[in-house]
Amino acid sequence: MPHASTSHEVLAVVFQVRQLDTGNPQLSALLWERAMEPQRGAWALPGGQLRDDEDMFTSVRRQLAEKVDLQEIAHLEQLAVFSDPGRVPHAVFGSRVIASTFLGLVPSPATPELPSDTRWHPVDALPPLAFDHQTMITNAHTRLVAKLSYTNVGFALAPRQFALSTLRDVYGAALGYQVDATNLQRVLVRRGVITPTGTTAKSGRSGGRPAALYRFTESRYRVTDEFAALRPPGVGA
Amino acid sequence: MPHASTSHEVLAVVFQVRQLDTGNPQLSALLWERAMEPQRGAWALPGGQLRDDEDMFTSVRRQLAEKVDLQEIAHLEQLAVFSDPGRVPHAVFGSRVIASTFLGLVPSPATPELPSDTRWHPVDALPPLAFDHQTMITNAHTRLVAKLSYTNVGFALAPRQFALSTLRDVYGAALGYQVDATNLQRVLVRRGVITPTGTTAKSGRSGGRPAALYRFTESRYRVTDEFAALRPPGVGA
DNA sequence: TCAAAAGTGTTCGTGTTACACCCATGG
DNA sequence: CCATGGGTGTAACACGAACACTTTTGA
Repeated sequence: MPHASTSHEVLAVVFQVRQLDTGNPQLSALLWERAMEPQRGAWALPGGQLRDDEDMFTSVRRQLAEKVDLQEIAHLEQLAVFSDPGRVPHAVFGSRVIASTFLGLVPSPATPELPSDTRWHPVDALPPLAFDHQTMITNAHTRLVAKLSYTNVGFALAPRQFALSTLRDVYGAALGYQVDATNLQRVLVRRGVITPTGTTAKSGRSGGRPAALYRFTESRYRVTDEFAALRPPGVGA
Repeated sequence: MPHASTSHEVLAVVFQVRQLDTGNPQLSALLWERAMEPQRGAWALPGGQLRDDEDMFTSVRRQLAEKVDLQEIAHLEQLAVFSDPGRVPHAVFGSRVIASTFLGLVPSPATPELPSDTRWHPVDALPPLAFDHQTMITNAHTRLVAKLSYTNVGFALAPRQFALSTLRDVYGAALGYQVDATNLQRVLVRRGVITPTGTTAKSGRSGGRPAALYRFTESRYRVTDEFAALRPPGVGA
């Protein structure tokens, strides 16, 4: 037997769209800096050991609570399991460690208090990451991009109420490319994902027509566009 | 501490489209019958304990090799993790058991030798299932249905060469509803998922035009229709 | 010549993009 | 009244569903 046991950790890739100092919104991930060897100084995903009597969602929530306000996490879903026996040095951890990853989303204007070793990092300018955490973040981002297109997960990144231009920025940052506010509106309204609140925002510093405010119709995860092709007969075009 | 440790098992939902005696093809899952308590007589997914020095894919492959010929498994992917501390009675297993599930696909004409306790069961007429295995199968089926529509996973269920009517039956069984061979052809050819081989099949017992044979262009999993909406600018439609 | 199965052509609806144009506000 | 940003209208297009029609075989 190479080592006595297998232990299990949960790790969360928590994303938020954040305004940089430069003013442009960027999809950012929550990371903490390792103060001890191995990989001292490298940045790591929040999470930790799964306890013997908790399920994984409970565990992620518990461990994230040490970093951010739980109220802020609007969506949490399972991603993949990383089980390479050599993914972390078991000499150090006393056993081989399996990691289950999760995707967590925090709505945009929130600015939770963070511990001193913890910080948000824009996903396209990440610091050196510990172990296989880079792969996990890439994985999570790919999943987020895909799901923005056929589900309503956007609700978990956007403010409660928002102008369409704001939503455009949120989607743009998360997807990594510009989206047209016009079409975004039509797609999401037709699908019933967003609804106008009736109210309008004040117009900005430099004038301009005041924006109508919208909100997400539902704040629970829902698939809105199930079939890319091969729909069952009689279900729309 | 309620129990001393956590152990980990891998379970595979292996699907194949199989001809029933009645002649009509049915999506079926590979199951074995428990000979011991608890849940004696209930049917279970193939799999078992993860060893301390193997990763999960290796483990699934190893454990499936006891049931079917490994050559036959054309696609294997991770599904979800089931981590409810009470999902199996830990009094019996000596610890709490976390399960990672996998989706395995076997191409259609293969008929691997099976151990005596193991059998294929049509998914819409499943026997009583052990523990939370029913949920796992439902989960796997949902995933398969979704992926047939926007990836080329079909290659892992279909024969190497096939007439379009055969493929229609395979897709129909897997999806759970009739699909039109005409449209199936157009969708898959346009996406470059299938290619005509140039050869044709002999026509059947009762006449009829001989069918052109096709094959899947690639035998590696690939996403063919990435965006349901919100494509990056300049990409089609 | 007829039935059976395969394959092709065509129409229609719809979702999505792209872009031009109109509207409302602040200075 | 003009710049700025928000919103609406509309055209083009690609995709897929549905279905009629033609082609090729066996009896």
